[in-house]
Amino acid sequence: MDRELWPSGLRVLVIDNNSSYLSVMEELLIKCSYKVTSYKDVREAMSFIYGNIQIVDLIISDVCFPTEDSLLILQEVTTKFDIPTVIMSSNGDASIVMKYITSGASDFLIKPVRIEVLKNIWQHVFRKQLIGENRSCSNSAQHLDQVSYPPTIAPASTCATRTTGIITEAATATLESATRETTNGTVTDIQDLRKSRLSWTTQLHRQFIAAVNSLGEKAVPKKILETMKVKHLTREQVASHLQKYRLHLRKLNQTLHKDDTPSPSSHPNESNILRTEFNSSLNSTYFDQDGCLEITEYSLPKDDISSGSDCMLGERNNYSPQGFQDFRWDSEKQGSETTYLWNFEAE
DNA sequence: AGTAAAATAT
DNA sequence: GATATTTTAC
Repeated sequence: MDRELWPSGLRVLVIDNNSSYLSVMEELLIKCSYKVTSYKDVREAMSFIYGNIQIVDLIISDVCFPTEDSLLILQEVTTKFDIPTVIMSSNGDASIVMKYITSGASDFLIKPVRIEVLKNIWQHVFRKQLIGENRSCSNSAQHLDQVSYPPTIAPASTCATRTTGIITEAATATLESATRETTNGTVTDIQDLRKSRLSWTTQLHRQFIAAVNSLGEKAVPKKILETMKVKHLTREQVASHLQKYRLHLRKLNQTLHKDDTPSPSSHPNESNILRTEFNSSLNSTYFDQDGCLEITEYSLPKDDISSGSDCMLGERNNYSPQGFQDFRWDSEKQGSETTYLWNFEAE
């Protein structure tokens, strides 16, 4: 694979309580053009992970943790954050390897780790996301070796491959798949939620409603956006959603009028209708319940260059004006979180 | 900012 | 093919 096509900038977190080997690893990883963060102490590493989930793509950890909770940590990381984790050890007994692999490790490396091996670990980041996804198999399977790195757009300077010839079909990859949430059910960061299109999950929608309610009559896209305090959410998206939302309200109102309130309002002035709706069924309840601070970040692939990883084959759809196309969520999510119903505010 | 319609994505 | 979301044009 070409140097240019290398997924450099992959953010790797290394953990090894052996500081000299930690340095070795660090050096090797840097040679592979990864962005490396190293920790000798697992606990520190964990807190780093917790505070920087969004900037860790892959974790490489030695098995020899000070405490014997390596498995737990591994499981926690892999299940909770869905960060691919590679375990390494000088002991390659099948039983041990099996233990880690079955616990969710993406790979098990035998020390000493050769740089050739490290050059390939980036695959785990993508492999993990492709599981269960076959959306564009036929199209992109053949391109898997040059899959793009969703969260970034390659800066022209670093990346030789632009929208020109080479990657016409544009490899599409799913990266994030799980919705990150704070303990209960509140969405904290929809970075994971972002596909090429935003998914208005019920939670996100509630926050939208909350914002609209708190703003009352002044609920305009810009204000709503501010009120929602969701990173990376764009005004357009809010406007679009608002548009749809109002449409829904209108419809709702019509049926209401037909049913029990055939009021003589013959004027097509919608402001009244809307206001009525806002006041009747969408008042402070939601604001109280959900507040408006849950989702703090949302980002589109389009302009997410936040963490600055550079050249990753940032590729766009050839025909799509908006770039990366498919980031689907896990099907499990689909029923509960993702499908919001317009009438849920009447709950 | 708002709306409608067209374009795209799922 | 239907529906949800985004983009575009007024």
